[in-house]
Amino acid sequence: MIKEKLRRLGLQLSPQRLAILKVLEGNTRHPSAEDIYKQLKPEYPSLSLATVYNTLEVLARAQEIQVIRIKGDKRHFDPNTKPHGHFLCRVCGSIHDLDVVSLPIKTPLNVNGYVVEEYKIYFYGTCPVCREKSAKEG
Amino acid sequence: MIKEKLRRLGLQLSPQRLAILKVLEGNTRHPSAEDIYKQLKPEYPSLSLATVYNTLEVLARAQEIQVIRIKGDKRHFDPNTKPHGHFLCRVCGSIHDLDVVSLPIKTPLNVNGYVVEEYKIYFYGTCPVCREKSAKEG
DNA sequence: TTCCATTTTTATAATGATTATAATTTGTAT
DNA sequence: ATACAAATTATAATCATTATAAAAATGGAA
Repeated sequence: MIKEKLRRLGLQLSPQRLAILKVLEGNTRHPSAEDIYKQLKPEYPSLSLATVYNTLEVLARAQEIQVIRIKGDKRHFDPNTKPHGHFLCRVCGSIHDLDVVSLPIKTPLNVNGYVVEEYKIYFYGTCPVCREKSAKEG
Repeated sequence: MIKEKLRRLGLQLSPQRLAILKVLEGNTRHPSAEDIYKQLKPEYPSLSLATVYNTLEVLARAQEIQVIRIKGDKRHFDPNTKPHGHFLCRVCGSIHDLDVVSLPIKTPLNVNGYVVEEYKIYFYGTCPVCREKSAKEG
């Protein structure tokens, strides 16, 4: 349980942190800090963007979420910490989980003396929805 | 030849562009825009950082270089446009070419309707030099 | 060559996501 | 209740990158 993990790390379960956790839980939309902020602001009017950043930092450090840097200069966050690829649709900008191949990579891995502890795979292209659209229009 | 490619794109071979190309050619150090700027500035005192950015943008668009986003918020550039992985040493911050597995990925590739045109693989860990060092110290 | 239009370069300002700061609030343990 | 520590907040600062506009360089036509 993620709450217990936070406790173990000596972190308090503030309403803000719980709310952010709730947004992230099972979320496959890969929200940015601002996405999360905007989603919660109506319900938590006092919420600060800085708190969202702080919490995401804490969660990432605790390995409870994964940071994705696939789109522009923004960070996106994924509660699924299992290694898996990510796909950016260059047409609509959406980000999706995608595993193209099941990689035979078990970390830590030593390759020519380079010790690999972690890896990320990013795919770029067109998502099914945008592909459908362009097929109909074209 | 990269020069011919630029010509074909209707781009002029200015001294600045040629200098930047020369820095990149065969360079495996994955320099950032600022790295390139600092390296050239003594020889080209009038050179502007904006020109370096412009040229890198032009080269990337022309698919003559590859953009790497593995380290912090900075972009790094690789003249090797063949698909290959990159490794970031979390100790010293150096970036290296690294192919852990020869991926059976040929683009374009259709996976569940997602059309993959391009992909990037980033590895994170400790490079051989830093590993040696910590072994001696530890 | 000279002139003109276009491209490129340059210095600088603007942008925008993220981080730092400092004051205030909240939580916890005694 | 009190005091100490942690978290939140508003805001300022940072820093890589992009935009802007003026100046310089280039290339082609006359």
